Amino acid sequence: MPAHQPVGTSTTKATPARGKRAPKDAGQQETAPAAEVFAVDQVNASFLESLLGYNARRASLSLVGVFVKCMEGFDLKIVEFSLLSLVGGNPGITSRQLCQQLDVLPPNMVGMIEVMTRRGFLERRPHPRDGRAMGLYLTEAGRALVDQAEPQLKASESAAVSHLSVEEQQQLLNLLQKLYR
Amino acid sequence: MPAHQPVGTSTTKATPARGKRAPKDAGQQETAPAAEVFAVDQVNASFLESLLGYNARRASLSLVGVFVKCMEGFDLKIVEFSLLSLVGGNPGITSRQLCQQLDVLPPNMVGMIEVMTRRGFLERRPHPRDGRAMGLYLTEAGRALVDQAEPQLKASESAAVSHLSVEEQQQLLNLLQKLYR
DNA sequence: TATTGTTATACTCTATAACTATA
DNA sequence: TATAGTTATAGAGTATAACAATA
Repeated sequence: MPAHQPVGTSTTKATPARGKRAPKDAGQQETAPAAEVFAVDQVNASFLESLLGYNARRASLSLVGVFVKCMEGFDLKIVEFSLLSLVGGNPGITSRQLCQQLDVLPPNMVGMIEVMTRRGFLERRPHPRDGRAMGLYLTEAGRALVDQAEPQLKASESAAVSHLSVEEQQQLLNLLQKLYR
Repeated sequence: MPAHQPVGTSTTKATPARGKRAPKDAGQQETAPAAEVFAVDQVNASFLESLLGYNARRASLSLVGVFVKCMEGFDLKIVEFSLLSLVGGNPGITSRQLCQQLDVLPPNMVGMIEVMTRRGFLERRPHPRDGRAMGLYLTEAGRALVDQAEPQLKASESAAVSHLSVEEQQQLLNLLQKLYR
C-alpha cells in the first residue's frame, strides 16, 4: 500500500562517487564528449534512511499493512474500523467529531457513514441538544463486530512486534507519542 | 494531510459506559421505547491510542508534514525530492530501481521523471548494459537543488524533534528500524 | 519467454464550493 | 453570522491491461 512517500531498503554502496558527473564542455564548436554512463547495482538510500521521518513512515506503513490484512477478514477498511471503534467508545458522537478525530473532510465522511449504516453496523438518532446534528450509535451487529475486531487487531499487532521486548514496545510508544503530542 | 487512517487526540472520558445502549424491546406488539440519546463532549479514542500502529502513523504524519512544508520552498513534492535524492546518490539508476525504492508503480513513475526532466533537474542517458533501460542523472541544476534541499530537510527535522534528547532520537531510530527491517 | 519503459484508462482518495436547516 | 450535514464535482494518487523494444 504505497502512499506518496519513499520506501527504500538497501544500504550497500556500490555506485560511483556521489555527485560525480561528466565534465562540462568548454569549447563552443567542439564535439561534445560522450557523457559518462553508469550502472547501479545496489541502490544507496543512505540519506533518506538517516531521516527519522522516513523511518517513522516505513514503520507506520509496515504496521498499517498488518491492520489492513487483519481488517480484510471483516471486509472493513482501516478508516471504517476506526469509525466504528470510535462510535463504540463514544455513543452519540457526531459526524463532525468523527471528522476531526479521523482527519476526514465532512463531504467524505457522508459516504462512509452511509455505507456502515446500510451494512447494519450504525444507526443515527437525533442529537439531544443540537437540532442540526445527528448522534451515531452502534447497532447490535456493529457492537458485535467491534467487540470481535478490536482484540483481533490488537493480537495481530502484538504478533507483528513480538520481536521487540515488552520494554522496547513501551519505550517506542512513549517516544512516538512524544513526537506528535 | 489526511490519509485513509485515523488521527485522534483526546484521552478524557466523559461519555456513557462503553457499549451501553437502549434495552431491546421484548414484546412484539408493544410500542418501541424511545431510544436513548447521548451527547459526546470529550471524544474517547483510548483503544486506537493503545495501538503502536496508530501512534506510528500519527508520528509519521507529523514529521511528513514538516517535510512537505520544507519542500514547498522548492516547489517539490516529497516523492519528487526523494526521487532526486536517490538519483543524486545513485547516478545511472533506472526507472525500475526507483519504482522499487519509492514503492511507485512504473506507469506512475513516467510522469514524475518527465516533470523533473522538463524542469531541468534530471537527464536520461542510455544504460551501459541494457538497451531497454535508461539511466538517470542529475543535471547541474538538479545537483544544486539536492545539495540545498537535503541539509534543509535535515535541519527542519532536527528542529521538529528538538524536544527529544539526542539519545532518545537515536533510540527511536533504532526501534523504528527494528520494526520494519 | 521475461523485462523495461510506456500509453491509456479506471478506480480510489482527497479537496473545494455551495446549499439547507438550525444555532 | 456561524455551524452540521449534505450534494456535486474537481483533482490527486494509485491500480490494471496491453504494447513495442530489448534481454
